Amino acid sequence: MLADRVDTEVRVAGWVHRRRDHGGLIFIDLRDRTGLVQLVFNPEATEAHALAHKLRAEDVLSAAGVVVRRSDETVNPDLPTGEVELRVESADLLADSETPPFQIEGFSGEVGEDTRLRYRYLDLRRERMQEAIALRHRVSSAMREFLDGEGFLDIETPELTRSTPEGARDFLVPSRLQHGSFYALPQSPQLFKQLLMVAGFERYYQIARCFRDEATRADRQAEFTQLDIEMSFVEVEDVLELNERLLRHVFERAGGPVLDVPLPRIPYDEAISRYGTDRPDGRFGLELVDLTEVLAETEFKVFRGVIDSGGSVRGINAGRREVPRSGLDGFISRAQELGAQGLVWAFREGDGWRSPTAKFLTADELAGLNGRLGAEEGDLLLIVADRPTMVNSVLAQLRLDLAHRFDLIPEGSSDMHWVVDWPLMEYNEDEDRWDALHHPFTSPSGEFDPADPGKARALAYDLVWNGQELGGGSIRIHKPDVQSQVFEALGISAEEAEDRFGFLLEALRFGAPPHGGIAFGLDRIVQRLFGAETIRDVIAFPKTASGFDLLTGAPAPVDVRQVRDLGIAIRGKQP
RNA sequence: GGGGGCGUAGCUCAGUUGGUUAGAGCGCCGGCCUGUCACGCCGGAGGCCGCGGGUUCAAGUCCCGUCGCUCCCGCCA
Repeated sequence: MLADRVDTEVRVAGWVHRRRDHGGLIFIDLRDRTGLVQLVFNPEATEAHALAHKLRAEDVLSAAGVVVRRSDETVNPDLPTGEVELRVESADLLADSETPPFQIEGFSGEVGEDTRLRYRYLDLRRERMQEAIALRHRVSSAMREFLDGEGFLDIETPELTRSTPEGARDFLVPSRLQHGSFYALPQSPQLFKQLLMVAGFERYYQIARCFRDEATRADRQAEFTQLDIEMSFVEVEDVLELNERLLRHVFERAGGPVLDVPLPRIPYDEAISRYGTDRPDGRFGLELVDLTEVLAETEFKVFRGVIDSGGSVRGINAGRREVPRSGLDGFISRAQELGAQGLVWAFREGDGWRSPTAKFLTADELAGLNGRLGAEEGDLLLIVADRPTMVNSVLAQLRLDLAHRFDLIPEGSSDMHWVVDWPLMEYNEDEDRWDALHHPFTSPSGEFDPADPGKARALAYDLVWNGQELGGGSIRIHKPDVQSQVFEALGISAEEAEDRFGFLLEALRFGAPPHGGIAFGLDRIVQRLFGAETIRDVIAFPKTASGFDLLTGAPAPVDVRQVRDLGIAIRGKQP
């Protein structure tokens, strides 16, 4: 209903958004998913006018009349349809509505999330939610469009399946036909897409539901969607290059930032040493600096003890800041909350420090620390000493805290990069074993030496956007002997490997092509593109923190009595 | 599993040091109104203060428990 329809007869239908009843003239804002249009009811159109008088919010109405141009004084510049209105001649009430529990577009604050989810079908009528869901559609259709153009096939994989080794807890579904057995819902289509590569499809994708029985967070829920991609006869660079073009296409279609490709590739070790984390946010500085060398001879007990036991001392120059004592104490308690023993804070003052710690350090050491940290007069320095992994994780979090506290992230800035050259495995101190960092099918880079698994690098890559992981993947192992070696290094016995992944090992013996792929969190991409507070704002029917949805009052996923009948006790993490 | 926050009208919230009849805005209901567009004006209804127990002359307010929601950590890419 734009100006080009002036003087034509039209019929419109939608929901009554608002009524302005002047006794004589009655105005109705009619809403559908494309927006609002103003209906005008004149007393002369007796029947329609009487109906309009009784209309209430969210009634469903069909109205016919003539599109007229509004006079200059009555044009509403805030509406795309604001130059015209419909002079209603007849109208039908298609359905009436109870008074909604909240106003569809309210003006007295945001409605609580539990109320919104309880009445999701009303919440979804709001313009912002309609836009979020439409954006999600544009993102997924742009993905399909691009991948179709690149020769990928969309192939579905089962959802009642067996456990996939992604490390989270499985959702289980009791099997009626195989008494006493359970299906697991897939944590990803990982195994199946590898079988598809063995089967010769060469290029596969799927927008796949994945299930992980873990707690809901602002950017995570137990049931989520991934764009899952796998390709044959490729190396790491091929996958990265294709996905950069994919994302550029999606962002063009869906209104994201213009991507400057190729994106930076940051080796894992560099990410850890500069940012303390494997998903660095490069939108601001405050990089970590290693101070262990400068302090090699120190007699300050805290640093001495840590260095002698193989730990490290690292710090951040937070720049010239004014922080009250209470704020500095806050940094210390935050560091302790994150697991550190403590935190040294200092302000550069002349050649030395203003800090409770200054008196324990020599003038040379203070000068050396100032030099390494690039400290200038008045700069705030934060230093942590501990096991290297602890130092890194604490400083990584403090760095983010500082960025928020001092508002260091430029509005609208974007930092997207790959993290590459991951370790293949990491030592799990609690369990005394090696764990796969991605999953056990990730290919080692070059020769794999089972005697020294900590040394192996992986052909793995993660995509990180503004400090958040959007997706990740790897080149897979395509030779059964290498796969067996990796299983063994992970402490998976030949029998267990045969039992859990035998079908994959078998498939690899029948001529598997080199292959690799990636999975993106679709919910996250849309959440970020939309600027939504939570993942729940970009999912039509999301889960609450407890994992159920308020709207349907989702029932227990397994009937406990039935589980009893099957003779299976559920104890601990999972049966 | 651990820690924090919240729970008062349909919605969003206020409620002082514990004090007598628990408020506001929006919404809702009724009346008036022919150019409004978050219409306006007048009037009105609407409350198990999440639930249970305790302290007190007196509890929305303090204490204990419990339930629900939510954020963070653990966990999880």
